[in-house]
Amino acid sequence: MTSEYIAGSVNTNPVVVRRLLALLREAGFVTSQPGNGGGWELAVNPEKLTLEKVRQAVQEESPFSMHSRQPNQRCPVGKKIQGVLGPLYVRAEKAMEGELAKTTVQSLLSAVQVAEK
Amino acid sequence: MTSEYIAGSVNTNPVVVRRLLALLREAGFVTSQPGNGGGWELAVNPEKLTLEKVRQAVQEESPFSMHSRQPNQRCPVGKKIQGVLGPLYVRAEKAMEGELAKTTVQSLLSAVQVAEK
DNA sequence: CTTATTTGTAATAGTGTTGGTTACAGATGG
DNA sequence: CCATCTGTAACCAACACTATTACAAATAAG
Repeated sequence: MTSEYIAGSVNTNPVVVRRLLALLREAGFVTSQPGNGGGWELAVNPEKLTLEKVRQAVQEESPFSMHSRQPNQRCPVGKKIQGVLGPLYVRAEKAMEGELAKTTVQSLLSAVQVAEK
Repeated sequence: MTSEYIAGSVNTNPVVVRRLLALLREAGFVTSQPGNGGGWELAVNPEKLTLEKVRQAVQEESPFSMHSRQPNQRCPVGKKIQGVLGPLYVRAEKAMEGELAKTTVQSLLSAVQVAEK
């Protein structure tokens, strides 16, 4: 499909679509073909492509992040809080990722098709 | 503690602290006292206060959200995708929340104190 | 009563991120 | 050679978030 076609479906601009798909291409999930008759194509088995993989490809930063400003190191809490929070963030993140890893692009497609009937 | 004291620890402006604490106060987790000798105080048992409760009080919007622009309803996928994605988002969110609910403010405090030794 | 202290809140400015848009070079097939 | 696509840079608008200033209102202490 072309980026313009997809943009029409998602209701946005073709360039926005290309930018996003470029990330998925870097991850090896889709391929693109310039020129006449070109466009974008899925490059992997949709049953193997989980939403977690897609998420990782599209947004590299983790959902949780530390404060932008360094806490005061002279405060007994500020001094240690990041070391305590870090592992917790990792666990919460993993829990979310585990759930997203359960769903594949294929299962999404099937769900859409069922809903369509 | 006063908002100015806390701001010194978190390395930010007192007003920022007050705005955040005001959300926690609305949730009933802390109380505030204006005037001389006033400040902020924890109002609940720190063993009962989970980070998930805090998260809910501080940021009401869910981590996942639908596209800002409505997908094209004439597209067979666009027409149904939100109904398919919705429940999935709920599951991923619940998984994350479940993890955050396992940690209490008290356990954070203990962890900080242990790390301090 | 006066003064110092502290919250409550509005107003404003700066900053960064995101999405949208335009523009155009380069690739490709007919 | 032309129509069609991608690739990408450049730019703007919208939005959110943080920080900051300013000041009214509450409160305790003297």
